[in-house]
Amino acid sequence: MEAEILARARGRKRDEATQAAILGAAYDLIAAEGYRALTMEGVAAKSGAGKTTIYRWWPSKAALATDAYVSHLNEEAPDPDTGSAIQDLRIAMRNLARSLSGTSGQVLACILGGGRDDPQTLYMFKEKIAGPRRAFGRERLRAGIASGELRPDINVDVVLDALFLPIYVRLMMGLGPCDDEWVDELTKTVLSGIANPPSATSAALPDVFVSAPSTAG
Amino acid sequence: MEAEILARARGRKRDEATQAAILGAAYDLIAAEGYRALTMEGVAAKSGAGKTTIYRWWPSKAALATDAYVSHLNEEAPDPDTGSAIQDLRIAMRNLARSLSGTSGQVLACILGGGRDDPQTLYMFKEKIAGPRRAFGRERLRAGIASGELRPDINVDVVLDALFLPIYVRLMMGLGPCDDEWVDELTKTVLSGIANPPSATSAALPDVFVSAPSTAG
Amino acid sequence: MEAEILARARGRKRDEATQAAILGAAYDLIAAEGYRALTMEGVAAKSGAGKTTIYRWWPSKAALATDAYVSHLNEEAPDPDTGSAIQDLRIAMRNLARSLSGTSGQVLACILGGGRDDPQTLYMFKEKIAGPRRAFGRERLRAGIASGELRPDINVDVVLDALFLPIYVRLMMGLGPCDDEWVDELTKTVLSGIANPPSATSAALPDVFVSAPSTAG
Amino acid sequence: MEAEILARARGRKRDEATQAAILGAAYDLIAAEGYRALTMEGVAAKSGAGKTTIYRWWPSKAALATDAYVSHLNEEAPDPDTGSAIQDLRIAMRNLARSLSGTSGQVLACILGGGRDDPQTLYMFKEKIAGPRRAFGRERLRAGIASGELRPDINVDVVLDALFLPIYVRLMMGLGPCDDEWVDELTKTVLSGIANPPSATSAALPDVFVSAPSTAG
DNA sequence: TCTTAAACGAGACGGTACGTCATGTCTTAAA
DNA sequence: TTTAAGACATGACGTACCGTCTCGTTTAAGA
Repeated sequence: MEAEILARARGRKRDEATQAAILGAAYDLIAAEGYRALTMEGVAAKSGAGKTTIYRWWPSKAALATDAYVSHLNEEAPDPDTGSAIQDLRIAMRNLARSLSGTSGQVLACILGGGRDDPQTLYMFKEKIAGPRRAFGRERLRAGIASGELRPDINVDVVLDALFLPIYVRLMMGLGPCDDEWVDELTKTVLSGIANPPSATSAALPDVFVSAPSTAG
Repeated sequence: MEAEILARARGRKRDEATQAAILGAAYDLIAAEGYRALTMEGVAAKSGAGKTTIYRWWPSKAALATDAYVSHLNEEAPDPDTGSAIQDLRIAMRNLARSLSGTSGQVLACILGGGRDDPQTLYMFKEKIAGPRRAFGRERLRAGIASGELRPDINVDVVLDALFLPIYVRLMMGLGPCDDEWVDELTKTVLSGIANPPSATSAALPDVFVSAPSTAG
Repeated sequence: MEAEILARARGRKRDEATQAAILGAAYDLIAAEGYRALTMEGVAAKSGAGKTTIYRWWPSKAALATDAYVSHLNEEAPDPDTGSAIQDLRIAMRNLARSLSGTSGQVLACILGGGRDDPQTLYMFKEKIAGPRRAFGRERLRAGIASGELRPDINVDVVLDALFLPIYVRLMMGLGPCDDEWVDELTKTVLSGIANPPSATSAALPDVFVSAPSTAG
Repeated sequence: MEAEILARARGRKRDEATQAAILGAAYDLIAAEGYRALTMEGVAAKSGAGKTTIYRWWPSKAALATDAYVSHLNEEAPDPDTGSAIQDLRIAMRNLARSLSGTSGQVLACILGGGRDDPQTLYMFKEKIAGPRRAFGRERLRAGIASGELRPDINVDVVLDALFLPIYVRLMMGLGPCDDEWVDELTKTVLSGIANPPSATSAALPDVFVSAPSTAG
């Protein structure tokens, strides 16, 4: 064990300033002209780093772009903890929408859009961006169920889909602003449901989902 | 005017077979290996056409891909009409998810992702794909409110966001399958809400949304 | 046959001006700073051509350099034809030495030296530079034998080695100038031999070559 | 002085085994795949040394290669002395050809070719390789003249050129093998000359060399 | 029929970026 | 103070596509 630690310590250390310059250059290029303008060559030139150095630490453009995005989230908003799962989720959604509405949101949109067909980009998105938020949301939803604030029969993952995914697509497709008002409406909708009269328990609903066929598409 | 028509009529006519071969090759390339694999060079080689010919008729890769997609569209599933707004929406969502889950859905996803910056691509998406479905959904939601099946105080557009947008993003980001099971869960979630105990009216909820601040992000 | 000719005629034709620009740039680079300074990148930049174009016509740096050298031999001296094989060979050797003594000789030296370990360079040298001269020399030697000017028992290829190879190595290793005087001395030496008294026929010599062992080296 | 000795003695001592490993690796790489395959990176990897260490002791690839060659030299074959100048020269040529035909000859050829522009390499060649052989040959030629075995009017240096230079260039350019048979043919050619009938004295020849002009080249 | 203009295949061309490799310098921790 | 490890800026490598541009052929309408 000690041997491994010692072995690891050999050689010149990673130059933090260079890494920062690379990430900064990458971020600027995306922000200025979109994901298509993000070239390894350009990043190398703008940052003053060698291409080798970039490839040493980021295996792909996707990895670099994702890291550039993540590293520029001006200190991530702290996970809310109001004691109410509903409030926490709403705040988390607002935070997400806000962070996506600024420059860094444009950057993210470029990354996701430009790298739509790049498996690595998607992986990085799931892992580094969506993942943490979902983990937080999942934890809060479970806490809400435990505290009796939320119904015990909800499908946690699907609730997370209903709450968070519209934010991403609205941003990416330019379908409208993700302001607090819209986020609150979305939260309220998913919270209260739309059926009238609101069912006392979910047990009353399932029969609706028995026989309906879907027509071919 | 007649002169122009005459002038236009001179010379060799556009070769329909060639156009079909080009669109077919483009579609196949996207379907087989994604939007990245769609290269003008590749389409020319696969279709037997010259690059000049492709550029003569399609100004960009996005235009070519869009045409390739449209030319391969199966006829749409008919709008459902079961008498129940909830059922109709569920069927419409299933239909959407199905049509996006096949090959042509993959092609569409690639196009949308790849052409995110292209206003024409987005316009086509809003007009041709999302628009009609939203119009149908809006109509059905209003009918459901009128019939008493749905609560009168819902925000129709936000409900449509909660119902349809997760489908698009799930498909485009490859976050998971859009099978009937997941669609039903989503429908049920939005229908019933998640709060416990389910509120009798939405009037009971708004106070939850008064004081909660969002932390900076 | 006609079909083949027609097939060949398809497509845009090779741009002679571009080829000339490329060869000129390559020649200049070698002449200015040696073979090491000859980079495909540099040639592309200096000539204004794309790298693709260079690689389309020359598979390697060696091929390009050789062609650049060959194309810059200001009109090759015509093959001499004085009626005497000895005179013709002497003139050919003088011509070779002269052409190797000028700038183009420096270029050749760079090519041969710099590409010494490159099989392609050697192949190009044999094929395009040494080959034609040897072919001429071989033909003249045979004519001299036929006319009785030269002895019938000489080994033509070895005579060519003795006459031409010293010129190349003297140039490449910088062992001394290849002026007319030296060339004439060399010619005279090979012509007359060095043995005393000159043997009437080669038949008198072979016994010298029977028993002598070589010591290990 | 003692202080200096002490100062010098400070720190880790130069590792002889490392130096040997470096030279061995360099030699092997040249022998295996030619001078091109000799990379500082490769030597470092193969020898287990750090690049810094190599650069500390050898300023250039040429220096390293030269050292690698010299350190692997077999002891030279002894100068022959049969009493016949012709035999001695023939044996010396065979010895040279043999020593250049082995692995170390390939290494030398690579070094010479690769380092053509390097004055030090050429100096080493002239001093260490060609020089001694020429000195020996010159001495023997003069002895042959004195003994009446060779004609008194020969140009000693040019004869040495005709005898030895083809061997070097044949090896370096890969124009063919330098086996005993070819060496003997070369010796015989220079010995006997090629003119027919063999001139009784060189005095009969010079007039051939009076008027012949060389055409421009 | 003959002309003429457009569409077409082929493919050469100037570029941009790719991802890899070797160079020679520098920095670190161990020996 | 030397060493092995290895990070670093530099710059060339050879390849893949881009979008533009000639070429000569093919087709079909108008003269």
